[in-house]
Amino acid sequence: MSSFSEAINSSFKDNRVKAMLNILYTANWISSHQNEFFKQFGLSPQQYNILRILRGAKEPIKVQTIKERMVERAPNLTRLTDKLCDKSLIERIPFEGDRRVVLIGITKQGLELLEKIDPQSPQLNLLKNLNEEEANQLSDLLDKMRD
Amino acid sequence: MSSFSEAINSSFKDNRVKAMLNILYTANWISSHQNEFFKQFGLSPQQYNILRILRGAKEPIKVQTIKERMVERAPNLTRLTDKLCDKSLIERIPFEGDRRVVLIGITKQGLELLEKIDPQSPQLNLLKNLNEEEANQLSDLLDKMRD
DNA sequence: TGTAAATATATCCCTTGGAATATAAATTTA
DNA sequence: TAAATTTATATTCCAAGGGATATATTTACA
Repeated sequence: MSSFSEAINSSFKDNRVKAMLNILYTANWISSHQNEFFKQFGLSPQQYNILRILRGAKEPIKVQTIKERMVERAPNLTRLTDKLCDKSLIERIPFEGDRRVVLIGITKQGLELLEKIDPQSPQLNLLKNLNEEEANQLSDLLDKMRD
Repeated sequence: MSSFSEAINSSFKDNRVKAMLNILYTANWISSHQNEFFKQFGLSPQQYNILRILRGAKEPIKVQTIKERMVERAPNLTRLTDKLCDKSLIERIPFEGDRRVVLIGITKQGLELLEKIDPQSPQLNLLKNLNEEEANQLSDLLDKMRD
């Protein structure tokens, strides 16, 4: 099943409706592949995303900052971080100066897990059928759409 | 916050990764808008999708057929159809000839609800910033990507 | 014919999403 | 400075979604 139009086996009112359904369908397709991939490491894509953000940050950052940098909305980050704490992949650090704030840092174990995942991550390149220019074009169209 | 690149406030390894994240981000954006829209009618986007499929089919169809025509994968259609049955929007009809099969048909109430939604549905056009050609281009890129 | 394989749907468990509320601390303002 | 407002995170509840597995029925084939 290659073309989305064939897939849902119906005609579309117009190209915009078709494109919108196609985005949802494609996102679903990506999610499935990602879930499948991360299952072997005991992570969800969201949890992986958090670990990546923390590694990128180089230092412990606020929950609020994580929220801003996440790809998907995560209304209850507390629960997600709980899971990662349980696995000792991250740690909570009280913030001196503003005692409402909790800093989150990635642990040695968290970094090690990421290093184990890194070499496999090319499997996550689900856009290998597109060249750089096409990928760029795709991004631009999505940006324009949400403007 | 208009551009996705700004939104997650980081640089990307390459355009493909950026595009993939952008698709997920955009799908999330669409879902949020859809959920918001359908809430007033007491439906989820998936439930609406099912009702639309049933209206389009003109006659009761197999659960299996619904599954094939849905935009998103729905592993437990049973639960979804349960909800719609509870609201009397659809009905289950045993299929003579193969007792494993259950036919699903849309009820008068289901059709009436759709007719109530129809005039509002332009609000679901989240691609108004794209012209027909751009929408078409977007779809083509997504199709190519999944090929 | 009898047993294995395939098919259609249902059930179960666990994660996630979203909203509402709570709690605590910091900031503003009167 | 005391009270009100805002901010940051946590907690709780409920509905929805995905995956694995179960159950029932039918089909295929030895």
